[in-house]
Amino acid sequence: MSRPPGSDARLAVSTVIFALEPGVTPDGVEHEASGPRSLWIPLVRRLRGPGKDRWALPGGWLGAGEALETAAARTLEETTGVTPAYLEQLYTFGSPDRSPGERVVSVVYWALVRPEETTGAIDDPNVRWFDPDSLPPLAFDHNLIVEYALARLRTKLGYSQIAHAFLDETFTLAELREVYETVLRRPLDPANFRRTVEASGALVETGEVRTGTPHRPPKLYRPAEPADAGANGLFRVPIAPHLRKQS
Amino acid sequence: MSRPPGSDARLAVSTVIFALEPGVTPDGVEHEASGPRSLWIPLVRRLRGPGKDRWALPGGWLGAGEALETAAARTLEETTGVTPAYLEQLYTFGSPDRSPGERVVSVVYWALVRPEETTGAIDDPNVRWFDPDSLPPLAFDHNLIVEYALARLRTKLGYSQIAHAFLDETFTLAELREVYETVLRRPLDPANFRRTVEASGALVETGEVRTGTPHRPPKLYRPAEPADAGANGLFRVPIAPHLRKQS
DNA sequence: TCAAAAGTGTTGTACCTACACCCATGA
DNA sequence: TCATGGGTGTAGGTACAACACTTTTGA
Repeated sequence: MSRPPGSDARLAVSTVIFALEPGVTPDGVEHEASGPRSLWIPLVRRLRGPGKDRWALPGGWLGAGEALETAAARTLEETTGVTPAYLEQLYTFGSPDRSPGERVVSVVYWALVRPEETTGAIDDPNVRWFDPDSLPPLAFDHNLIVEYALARLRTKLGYSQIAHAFLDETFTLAELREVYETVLRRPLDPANFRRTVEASGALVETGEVRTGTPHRPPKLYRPAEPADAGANGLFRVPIAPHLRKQS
Repeated sequence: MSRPPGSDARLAVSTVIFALEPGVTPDGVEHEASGPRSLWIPLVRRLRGPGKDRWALPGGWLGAGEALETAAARTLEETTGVTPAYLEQLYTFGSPDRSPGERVVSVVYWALVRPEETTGAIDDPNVRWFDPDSLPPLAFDHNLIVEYALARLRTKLGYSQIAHAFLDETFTLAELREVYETVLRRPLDPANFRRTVEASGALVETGEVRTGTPHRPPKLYRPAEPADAGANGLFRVPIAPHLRKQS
């Protein structure tokens, strides 16, 4: 175990950032429950090096003495100006030929961000938001990475409460259901959705209702206490039953 | 993105190797279905450096131009002399302080091996097999890693067919059930187990039966075609329903 | 013929789906 | 009052758990 020459790979960190496209508001006003949303991810244009001029996941090199998750949050913040509401390690990609010319091992994270936080960096010409289900050819193996992250997001939605990370502190059940419908790309029965979520114990009523709607004011909820067991968020307990990816 | 000084972390690869302890056979003869088994993992004694004299996961440095999974399989083979029947990336651990004195980022894999392959390296004094549920304090953060791998194994058993990787080419339903019972640490109803597995389509009959038992000869099965979609085994489709970790 | 494991049948329960229906509000 | 989304009730289906039962072999 004396130091062999092998360890010359460079360590990079990238993040697949998921957001919900805010509802189409021609004026700048924040409309609640406005229009059909869709899943969006931000990509950055590579200005140099391999994969030049192609779109790529935001990321960067791991800093000295920097934790992996910290590096992911940092590069994410540098790109989009948001702090992630949810951040989890996805996978580490390290094929020797994935970056031409040099050996790069990328620890990839995925993140969920709230919609109103995504308006910051949108008008940078080198940052563009894409529909993750129909991407152009990206730099390196990033198409594969996004595909994998998407699958993980859709699967994990069914047995955890990550959907909350797309929403504000308080939200209605219709808004939460809209998140599920958008991510899973299928409609859900409002009645059954309500019962399933209520039975899971993941939500508590705030006692408030959302006013200003043209109809009956819906109750506002907020997430129950996270109660995340395990060190450094590695073990997140599945609670909410059965909103699976496939019917 | 010009090369910053940050990338000085060393890249290591470790593997949590799961096996089933072979049934207790005082003679050297291979007895089928002999006695209650238990889950076993091999650890190696650290002979130098940080964590000296403690037990640790088998592993090593990533070789130049070597794929991560290849490095995992290589170090696994060097330690135990077996080729894994199943190998999957678990998580990448990279806290700055996890190894005193130097920055090490470890890409950790987990593997399943067949029981008769585990007899090779057992008598090396620097390799010992442990019950993963009651380990001594290991080097570095390896206790946490084993705990995480165990959770993944038990969860994944419920929605995939990895249990086959513990067994030979052909096996009886009782043997397969014993794998589940050992890993999940609870008894399963033979009748319901049979129906669940048969309905999953994961098994096909060989037409043979296992003779030499004192009782009715059971049919022998083998796994159905893997049908693993997706590149490099990243996407493994869940099929077998509902043999969950908790009742 | 007996013991024990292999394999089959059956019933209850829990949960999910579908959809009918009532409730509350702004316009 | 009406339209509409919020919210409740309920019947049918599916799947799993429990366990009684039959089958098949070696001894």
